[in-house]
Amino acid sequence: MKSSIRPEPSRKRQGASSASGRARARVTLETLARRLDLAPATVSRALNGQGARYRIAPGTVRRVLELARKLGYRPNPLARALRTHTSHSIGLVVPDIGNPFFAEIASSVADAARKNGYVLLLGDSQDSTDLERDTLGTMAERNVDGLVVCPVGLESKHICTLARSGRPLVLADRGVAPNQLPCVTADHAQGGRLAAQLLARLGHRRVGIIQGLPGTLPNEERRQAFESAWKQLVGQPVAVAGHAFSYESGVEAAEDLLRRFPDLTAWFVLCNVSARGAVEVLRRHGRNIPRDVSLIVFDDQPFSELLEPSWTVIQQPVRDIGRRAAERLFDLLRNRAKPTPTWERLSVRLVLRESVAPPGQSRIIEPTSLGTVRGSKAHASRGTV
Amino acid sequence: MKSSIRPEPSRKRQGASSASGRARARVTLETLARRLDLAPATVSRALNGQGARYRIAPGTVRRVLELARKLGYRPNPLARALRTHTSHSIGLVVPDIGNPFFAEIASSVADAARKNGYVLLLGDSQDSTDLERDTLGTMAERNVDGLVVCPVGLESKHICTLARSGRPLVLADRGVAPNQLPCVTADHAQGGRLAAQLLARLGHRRVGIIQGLPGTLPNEERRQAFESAWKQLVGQPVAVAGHAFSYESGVEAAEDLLRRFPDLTAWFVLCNVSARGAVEVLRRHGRNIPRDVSLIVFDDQPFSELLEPSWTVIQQPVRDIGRRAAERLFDLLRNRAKPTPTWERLSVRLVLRESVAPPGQSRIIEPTSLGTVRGSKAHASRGTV
DNA sequence: AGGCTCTGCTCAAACGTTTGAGCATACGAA
DNA sequence: TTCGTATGCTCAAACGTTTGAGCAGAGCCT
Repeated sequence: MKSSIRPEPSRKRQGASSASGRARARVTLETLARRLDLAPATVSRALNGQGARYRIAPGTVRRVLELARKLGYRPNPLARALRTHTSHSIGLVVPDIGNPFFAEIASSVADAARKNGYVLLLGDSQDSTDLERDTLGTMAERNVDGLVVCPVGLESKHICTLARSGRPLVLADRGVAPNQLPCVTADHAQGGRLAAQLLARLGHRRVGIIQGLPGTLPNEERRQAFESAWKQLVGQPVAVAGHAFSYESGVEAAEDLLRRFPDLTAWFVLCNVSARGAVEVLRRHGRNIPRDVSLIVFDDQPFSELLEPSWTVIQQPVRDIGRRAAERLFDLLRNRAKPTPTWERLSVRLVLRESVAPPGQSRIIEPTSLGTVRGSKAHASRGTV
Repeated sequence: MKSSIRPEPSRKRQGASSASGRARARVTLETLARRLDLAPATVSRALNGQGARYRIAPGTVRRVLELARKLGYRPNPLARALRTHTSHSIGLVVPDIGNPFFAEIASSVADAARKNGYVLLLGDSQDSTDLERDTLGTMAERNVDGLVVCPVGLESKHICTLARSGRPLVLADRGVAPNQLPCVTADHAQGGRLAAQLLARLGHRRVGIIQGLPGTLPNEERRQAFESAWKQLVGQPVAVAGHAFSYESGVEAAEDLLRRFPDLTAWFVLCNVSARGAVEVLRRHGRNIPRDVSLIVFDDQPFSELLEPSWTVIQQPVRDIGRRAAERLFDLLRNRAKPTPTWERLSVRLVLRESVAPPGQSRIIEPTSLGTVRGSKAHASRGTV
């Protein structure tokens, strides 16, 4: 028998128990150790399944586990994080959580985090590189084990630095330097090509693009793919307007296009929020969609099919993007994968609805077959208040 | 002069520096203390503005601050949290972050957190009380300093327990036991009354409600207020269908109402997601809105005014709800306020658009004035990808 | 000269873990 | 009997802070 004389580790403070009268003291390793007349080290190893490795008697392990369960012991994640430098938390940084696209990303990442026993720190960069940098710094400082970042996308240095510091980091949606970091996005270029092909087949010749934030990967890939396909298919230039992934930019760009290129028969809008602005402008000017202007929008949203006319869209696999990014992050965290800078491009679909038609016509005549989905019930999903 | 012999605190591990060759060692209180030949305690107090209180020489304080700035010292939040039991983090738990309503709440709470120097832990309860309980437990365990909770709302025990444990907690949107806890919601009842008044004035007599999750505060207040106003104004019963804040529930409820009460001339839909389902069903059945069925929806969303017909809605001050909840939380955290169970009900607005009309008619004739806003441009906001 | 007060710090414990190293005891072998 | 080895733990440091208590020296008063 070993001596059971253990020094009281100084005076145990009783928490607020003297005041409230019933705030039970936190149960820590100490608590368990004392009750079992063991050292905290032993208890720790027993709980962490290190019993075999450190020759803790099986009976002892059992007693520890039992008491832990009985007292409802939960290890203190902060102490653990301090000691081990791993916090069981991941960070997610998005440009705007209020945006349904990123909200959906957040939803799938949150889901993955929970299923893996991690907590999720959320940061909103508000499309500002400075805020993004700050937020990433804060999160690194808090020892997040890894990060999913939907970067603003205009600058990449701070992100590369962070990743090089050894912290697993996966980019989603917008990549910066996607050749250096793991990255999951929609196949923006494919979307651009599909849009161009559709409009070309319908007989359009003079078309315009309402773009988002120039310089960001989604914007450039969508635009360039469209332009290059259009050049090849139709051989005409493409008008471009717009400066941000925002409603206001959509409004201004639409006014701009109407003024400078009133003869365009179709618009390719690279962002669903901008598209709302564009539609508003068209209505205000009494232009009919699709008779006067055909509209095709990048990114589907639940309401797209409810509108009159319903929007023809390039549908991104939003949930999959978030899910894959999270999966890859957790693969990295479990050392199941090396941080290869593989760039996964997930296929998009063209969903054909009412907002496109041949120039001057009010509806599509020929059922097209460009790898296209006919106005489908894409969005069910859960509800709101 | 004091002795400058300080024991090397055992061997300093170099981190990964030997491997990567340039991972600079973390700068801690120790680092500063050594360089300045001071005790960590002194450095700590100097940095925390305790200089006066603990009689640190002003010159010393200055030297400490300077070096800290020069070396870019950032206190380790985990160590601090472990020691002080306060983490400079808050938690936000919502039923569904993918839902634009809660995404907007998250946006405003995230904003407040950042401005106050806090990080935000996000939890998604997926409208499950069990998940909510787990998530809250996890967050408490991580020592979040406070919580904003948009509860599922069917059970309140775990939330009350958590709050009673002394952790500041503010409810938002849906209250559970709102008489015991600080709470910020829209004035659901006012919304219900406004809806009833509008439909009554337009001459409707047989109307129905498509509800959300029964038993939750928003659902009950909206429904009851509508019913009681309706009883007073029209003296007719109100049909009720629906079982969740979801698209599917909206579809089923709409089918249900059409089958059981085909003669209703107006529906009050308590959730915008359900409303999408309801509209789908009406279209499928060839019912015209508003001629066959007038529609009024609780909660405005950016797309509501773009639809054809545009939706008449009860608009909630979503951002304000989130902002106020966060403000109240931070007031609690700063001890600027006692945790009074005050329930703030923020005013809603009736936004009149095309989806309502007198029974059998296609549009409103009489410009009504029920504290009503004429189909306004409510949503600008920032954009998406 | 001795005591008192003030100044400017230092000490060491504490928060709750993890983890490498080491210490008793028991048992089998020589 | 003595050594070697296996068994089953314990010790103590470490993670990076914060904080109550206390100590040494200087200056002043009596």
